[in-house]
Amino acid sequence: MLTIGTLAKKTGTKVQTIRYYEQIGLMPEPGRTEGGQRRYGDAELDRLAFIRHSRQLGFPLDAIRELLDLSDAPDRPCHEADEIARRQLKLVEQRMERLKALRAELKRMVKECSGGNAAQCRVLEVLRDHSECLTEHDQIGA
Amino acid sequence: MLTIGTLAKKTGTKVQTIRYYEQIGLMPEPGRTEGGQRRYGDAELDRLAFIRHSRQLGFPLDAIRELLDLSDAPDRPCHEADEIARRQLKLVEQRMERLKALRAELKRMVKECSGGNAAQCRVLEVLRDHSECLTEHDQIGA
DNA sequence: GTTACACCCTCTAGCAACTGTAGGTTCAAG
DNA sequence: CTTGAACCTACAGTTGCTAGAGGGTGTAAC
Repeated sequence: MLTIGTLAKKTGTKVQTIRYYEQIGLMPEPGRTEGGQRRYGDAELDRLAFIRHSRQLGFPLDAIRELLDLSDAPDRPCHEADEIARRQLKLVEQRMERLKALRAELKRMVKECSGGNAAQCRVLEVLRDHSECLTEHDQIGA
Repeated sequence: MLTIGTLAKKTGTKVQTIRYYEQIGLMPEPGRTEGGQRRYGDAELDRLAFIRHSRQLGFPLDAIRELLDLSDAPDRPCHEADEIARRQLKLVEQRMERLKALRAELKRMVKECSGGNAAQCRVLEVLRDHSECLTEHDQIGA
C-alpha cells in the first residue's frame, strides 16, 4: 500500500495533481486509513502512470478519459483509440506548422535589429506593421 | 471615432478581449459617449494592432507590455526589444523540439495499430508502458 | 507515553488569456 | 417613436494544474 506521496514520487506527479485527478474523476477514490489518509494499490499506480504518459504525449484530459475507458474495456474495437491518437497527431502537426512560421518571422526580426534605439528598432517596427510579415501566422494560441 | 465593435472587426479581436485588455491596463481607458459607450481613435487602433500582432507571434502579455513601453519611449536603447524577441524565439524553438519528439512517438503508435480490439491495441499498450518509448518527452506542457 | 517531525487532510484562490452569459441600456435607422 | 443591433457591467467558466492556510495523522525515537 502506497501513500499519496510515494505514489507521487513513483510517477513523477505532484501530490496536489493526484488529488485533482481524483476530484475530476480521472482517478478513483482510493481506500483510506482510519485517520482518513489515502492508500493506493498497484492498479492505481498503473492508472496514474497511464495518465501521466498520455499527458506527456500532449493528450488533453478528456481524451485520456476516453483512452482509459477503452483500456478498461478490452472487447471494444481498437479504432477508437487509434482515432484519438490520430487526432492528437494532427494537432501536434498543426502546431508545428504554426511554430515554424513564427520562428521564421522572429528570426527575421532579430536578425534585422541593428542595435540603435527604440525609434529605429526593427523589432518594434515589424510588430507595428503587420504588412511587413513574410509569412502567415494567424493563429494566436500557438 | 470608432465603436468597440468596429475596432474589434478592424483588428480581428473580440469585443470582450478589448475590454479585458483595458481592464488589465494594456489598453488605455478610452473616451465615452454621453450614454457611456466607448469611442476609439487611431492611436488606440494602432496600439491594439500592435498587441494583436505580438500575440500572433506568441508573445505573452507581459512581454507585450514591455514592448509597448519601449515603443512609447523612442530614446531607450533597442537591445531590450531585441532581447525580448530573442527570448521568444528561444521559447518557440524549444517548443518545436518537444513537438518533434511527440510527433515521432504518436506516428509510431498510430502506425503500429493493426485494428483489432482494445485488448491488443498498440496505442493503449504504449501508453501503459513508458519503457516502450523511443524518445524522451518529459515535458507536459507541450 | 509523549514528543518531534514529516507527511497528510480540506478548502480556497490563483495562473494565462481569454470566452460566455445574464440582465439591462444606448444608438441610429426607418 | 419604435425597433433591433450593438453596447454596458459584472461575474462565472475554460484547461490543467499549483500554492497557501490552517489543521490532523503516522511513525520512530526517547
